[in-house]
This record gives sequence, C-alpha cells and structure tokens, in this order.
Amino acid sequence: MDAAQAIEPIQRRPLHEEAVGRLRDRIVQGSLAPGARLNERLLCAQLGISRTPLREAFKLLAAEGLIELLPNRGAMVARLDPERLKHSFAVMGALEALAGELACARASAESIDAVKRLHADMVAAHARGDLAAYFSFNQAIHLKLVEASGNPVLVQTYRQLNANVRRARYMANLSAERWDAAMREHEEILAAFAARDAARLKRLLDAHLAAKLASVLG
Amino acid sequence: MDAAQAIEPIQRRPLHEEAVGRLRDRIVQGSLAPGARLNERLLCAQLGISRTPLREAFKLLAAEGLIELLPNRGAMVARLDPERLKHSFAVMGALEALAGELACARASAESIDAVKRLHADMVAAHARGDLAAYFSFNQAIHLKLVEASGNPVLVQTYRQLNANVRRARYMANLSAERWDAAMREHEEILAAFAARDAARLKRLLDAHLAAKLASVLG
DNA sequence: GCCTCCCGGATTGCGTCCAGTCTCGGAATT
DNA sequence: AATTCCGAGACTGGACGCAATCCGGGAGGC
Repeated sequence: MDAAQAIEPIQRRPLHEEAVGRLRDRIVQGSLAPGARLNERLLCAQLGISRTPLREAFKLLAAEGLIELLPNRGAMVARLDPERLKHSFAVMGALEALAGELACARASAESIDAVKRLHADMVAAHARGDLAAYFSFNQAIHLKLVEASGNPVLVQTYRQLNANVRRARYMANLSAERWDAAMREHEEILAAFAARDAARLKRLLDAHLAAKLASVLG
Repeated sequence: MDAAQAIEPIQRRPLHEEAVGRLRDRIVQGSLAPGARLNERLLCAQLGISRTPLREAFKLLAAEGLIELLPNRGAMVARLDPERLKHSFAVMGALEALAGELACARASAESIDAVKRLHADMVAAHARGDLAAYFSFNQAIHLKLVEASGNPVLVQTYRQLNANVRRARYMANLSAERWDAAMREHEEILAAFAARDAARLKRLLDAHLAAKLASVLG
C-alpha cells in the first residue's frame, strides 16, 4: 500500500500468460467460436510468439475448461453444453451465496461505494442501450461483490467458473424485457448489499442467477 | 457403457499429464516440502522426461495453487498460509453444503451403499490404527459424497480446492482424540446421508469441516 | 570496515528441430 | 460403383539449443 505499489512495476509478463489472456478474451467474447479447431502455427503467427508458450497457454485454458485437448489432434474451443452450464450455475449460486453473506458482514464502506458507482455506470449503459458496456459493468459488479467477501480463494474459484458462463451470455442475445428485468433485480441486489441484509441478498442473488440461466438457455 | 468401455483403452497419457499427477502426489503427501525450490533439470532426470512437458506441468500446478512460479527464478512448492487455508475451508464448506443437498435429493441407492462400504473400510482402518488408510478412505468418502450430487462441475471444483487442504492434513499430526471425534462425526454424517436428511447433513458437514480446520491449524 | 559495482556460473524463457501420429485423397480391388 | 488400402502432407508431442536473466562472490572505492 505504500509508494512502491503506486509506481507501475515494469510489467514483463511471460508470453504464455499474455497468450492465455488474449485467447481467453477471444473465446469468451466468441471471436473464437465453440468447436473451432485451434491451429498452433496460425495462432503463433497471429500472436507473434512461438509454439512453446502457446502450448503452455493451451494447457491452462484446457484446465479452465475453455478448450479441449484432443491427443495428437490438437485443440478446439470447448462447446457449450447446456447441461454443464446448469451445473456451473448451481456451483456459482453456492459461491455467490457465500460471497453475499461474507460481503454483508465484512465489506468496507468503500467496497459498497465502488459497487454503487459501477451500478450507476451500468444504469447509464442501459439507458443508452450500450450492451457491451452493460455486460462489462455487470460483470464488474458481480466480481466486486465477490471480492467484497474478502476471501481470495472464493474470488479465484468464482472467476474461473465465470469464464464459461460469460461465454454463454455473449452467445445468447438478451431480450429487451430480460434486460429491463435484470436491471430491476440489480437495483434490489444493490439495496440489499448496501443495507448489509445478507438473507435478502442471498435470495436476490439466487433469483438473479436463475433468471440469467433461463435467459441463457432460452 | 458397452464393451468398448470395458477393454483397457491403450493409455498413452501425455507426459505432462503424468508429470502433473506425480508431482501433485509428492506435494500433497509432503515429500516435496512447502517452500522447496523445484529444479527443472533435477526433476527432469528424476521423472525421465525433458523440460518441455515438465514446464507444462509446472504451469498447471501453479494454476491449482500447489506451486508458485517466480519469473526467471523458477518454481517452488507453495507455502501453506493459514489464512489462505481458512479461506479455502470456507469455500469448501459452501461446496459441501451444496453437494450434500443435491446428494440427498438425487443420490442413487448404489452411491449410498458405496459410501457405506467406504465408511466400513475407514472404521476398520481406524480400529487397526492405520492412519494412511484412514486418510485415504476418508478422502474417498467425501469425494464420493460430492460425486453423488451428480454435478461434475462441483466435483471438479471440489477436487481442486481439496488438494491444498489434503496437504495441510498430511502436515498436521492428528491427535487420538480428534481422530475419535472425527469418526463419530462421520457416523452421523453417514446416517444423515443414508436418511437423505439434507438439512441435518449440511449442519453436520459444516461442523465436521470446522473441526477439521481447527485440527489442522492447531 | 562497509557499501557498491561487476563478473562468472547457474537457471530460466523461448525458439526451433525431429520423430511419431493422424487426416485426407487417390488408386486398386472386388 | 462402392470399399478398402495406401501414401503424401500436415500437425502435434517431445527434445534440445541459445540468449537473457538472476544470484553469489570478490575486487575496488569511499
């Protein structure tokens, strides 16, 4: 928290880390479609790296469940299995419930303020119909809420599961009604969090998640 | 589920996969001590593989939180941070709670029988004071319970967190009293599961986990 | 005497090479 | 005509080599 933190540490991230980030973004965002074969050479050229770091990135993404490694036949972007998605949502629900509980008990005032600000940004994005920005702020809110739990293991676990869910959300197109409903749900969630009403927050998060699942599967 | 499953599929696992398994075992079991530096060449020689697959294995273990990668300075076995352990237990609690609920609702009779058998084996191990076997059966019971939830995502998430916790349990030495208490707790857990009493099971699992944490930290 | 600087050894990160495996298209056979 | 067999091409898995980086020790300066 001192000055050493302030100065931008000369970030020389390993190439494989950078590659994981880029590929994950492209997969989540759908620019690499589910089922698409991933040609090592091609991606190497695109990313400007050699095969070694790319292969390391593949292994990590496979562990996250974003791609599948077929022995001797390369990698492909994992398909979105509705069944698996349901299972993911169930686990996410348990994690969010825990996060909500912890957050209500231990969140700092600043955390709550941060969520409020993100919420305002999200409302603005909704107002101007900016779906991409909405998604982004929406994700940020949920993540911030989980972070407010003060449990880094929870955050890490949540993040990992979230990647696959985000992917599904990018695929599904959000109806105007569902969008409006989601905004109302978020209003309530914010209120419950600000009031540190854990029980209510848990109920709301659960309902929100269920609606999200329905929307994605629909 | 047909004959094709029965014949042993010529297992030609990639080397990195094999390496991950071996290293994980050694780390969890403590033969690679927390904080120990991992020399690539040395491990290559020990495992009889070259650096490429080993490095891939390192990346995966790092993602699991079992080792830490220091840029340009190699890898070391992650230290057991009591704080982090507490966080892990909190998440595991949420996962076990969900698992218990689902398992009570959806477990097959065979799953329950399987747990019963494992429990009997564990009792036997306890009776003859075989700590290693006890640990093994204990783990198997918990895992089987989670698997009985029928949620593969939950299983995978649980497994991953569990690796670190198992490590801590190997480190801490179990007192005779705690061991006896754990056996009693397991009796109750089994009874609740067999009766499909979700609420009671959840309470018991929670208490069991809390006691485990206290034992490990003590 | 202590601090700083610099150099050598060791080790990592990445690029590249080789061998084994798989895929796909064409030819030969039934 | 359909099927099987076979070989060329492409690609992955693993091994290895080189340059860059880091650590420790010793010389030199304050």
